Amino acid sequence: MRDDVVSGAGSERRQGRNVRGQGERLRGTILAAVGRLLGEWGSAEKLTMRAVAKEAGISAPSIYLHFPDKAALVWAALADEYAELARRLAEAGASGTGGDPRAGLRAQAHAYLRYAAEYPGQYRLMFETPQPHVGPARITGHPAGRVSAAFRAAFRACEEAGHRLSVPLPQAAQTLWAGLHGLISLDHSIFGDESTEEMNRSLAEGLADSLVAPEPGPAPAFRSAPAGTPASRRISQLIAAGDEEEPKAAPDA
Amino acid sequence: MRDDVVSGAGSERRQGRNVRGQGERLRGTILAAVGRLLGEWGSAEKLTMRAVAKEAGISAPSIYLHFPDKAALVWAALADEYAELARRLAEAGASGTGGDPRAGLRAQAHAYLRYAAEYPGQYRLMFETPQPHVGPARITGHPAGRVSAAFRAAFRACEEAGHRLSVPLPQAAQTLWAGLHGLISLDHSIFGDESTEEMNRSLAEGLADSLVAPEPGPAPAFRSAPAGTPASRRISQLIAAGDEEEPKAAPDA
DNA sequence: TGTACATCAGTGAACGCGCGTTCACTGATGTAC
DNA sequence: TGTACATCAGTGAACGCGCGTTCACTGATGTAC
Repeated sequence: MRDDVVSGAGSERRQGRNVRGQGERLRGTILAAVGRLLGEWGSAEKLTMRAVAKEAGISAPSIYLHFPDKAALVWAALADEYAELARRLAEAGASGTGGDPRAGLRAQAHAYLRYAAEYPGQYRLMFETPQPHVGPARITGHPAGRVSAAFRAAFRACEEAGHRLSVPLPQAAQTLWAGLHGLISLDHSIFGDESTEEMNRSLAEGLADSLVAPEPGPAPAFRSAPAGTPASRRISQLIAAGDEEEPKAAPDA
Repeated sequence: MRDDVVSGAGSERRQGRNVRGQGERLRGTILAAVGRLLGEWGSAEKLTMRAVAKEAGISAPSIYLHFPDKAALVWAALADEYAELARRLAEAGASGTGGDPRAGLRAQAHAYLRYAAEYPGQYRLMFETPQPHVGPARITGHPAGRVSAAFRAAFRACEEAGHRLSVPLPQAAQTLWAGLHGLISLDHSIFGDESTEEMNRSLAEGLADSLVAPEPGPAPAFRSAPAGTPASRRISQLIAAGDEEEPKAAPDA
């Protein structure tokens, strides 16, 4: 029976306990096991403490030596994922610097879709599950704020290159984010396998292109929402809350 | 104890069993109880057979006299909801006929957001939960197809009034749907109460307006994606699958 | 250099709970003779 | 017109399961004297 656990489904294949003082290493082993389990499609529901323990090659109570409860374990695993997604978005967005900023925006949209396709379990937990609000309670401190900021940075690059946006900048970023997330979420709930990656890529490109004018120039060719209404200004402030304290947000330094 | 159930939380307050031959009436009572439970925020997870029974004022095994299992019960409740949402969208879209078709599109977007706000539990189950695929397996026969068709009809009205779309019609409809859904879904998962209805309305309007040119006319002022590429044509066909058999889809009769 | 003790890393068994579902039953009502 | 029986509508108790979590324990390793 113990044999079963050691040589079983866990890819980690631990051999015995850590030596004294190295107990913290098991924490990493556990988080890696969570990552592997979430990597399998739809595994967000099957993420039980027993399953994590089995995948890590340990017993279930051992998890409680490193995490106070399940919520803390999940949150620890997700915090890294938000950061990883934001990193990929920033990287993709930077591909447009110097060249066509609209291409950078498209690359960013593709990167978002690719992340969701590569890590469906993680994505489901990050954006399709009501957060138990362990960790910071306010969105201002939420790690997903980095995701939002990455989109804003790409739109800012477009604007600075002279491209007009069809809505104010923070609104454009939020709209693109919601659109991409909506595509993924609808796939997960009702479309299933009938949707294709190619299809979503085209939809995402069309959305990004609809938000940014193709030619640089001062004339607002296709502007709809007036930027100056009090309501829209308030909305922009809400969305962009916390923008100042982010690393990317100081281009005027 | 029986007293407790009869006079308890259930708003239905049944008094005794149905007379012979009227057993089918309990079916409606049960579905109404499901509806009330889903109407409460976040109740999608708390939708247990025992909770439904309590709300309906009956015992849990009685449900099995009318539904083979829980999946069938949920599906029966949802089928009506998809239809109701589609009905509201069609109604809102029709408000633009004769006048400004872009206003009809905006009204439709508002109606979608309003439905999600009014019936959060239903919405979560309809569009944010992987379907157990009881009922028809293919999206072609999925009741959500009516939702998609309603959006296409509103865009068609815009196009017929001479407004240019920034992407091909089925793609525009899918993009708007995904965007609206994304706004709602992000609220449910990470934004919580920090988002406001007014904010989402503005975002939805901006998105709809970004997809449809403001002035009727032949010149594509802000067109990005070429409509004629083989890939985009194939995508359009996929999205619009089943369009012919829908009641709204025969304007050339 | 030996030894009693503290600490660390981890385990097996079990608890209590809520879930979907099943089973044997009750009592009212219709029907055949 | 009575009566035995079938059917209908519904119930209380319980089953088996998986879950998060707790508890008492084991055995190796370091440390004080």
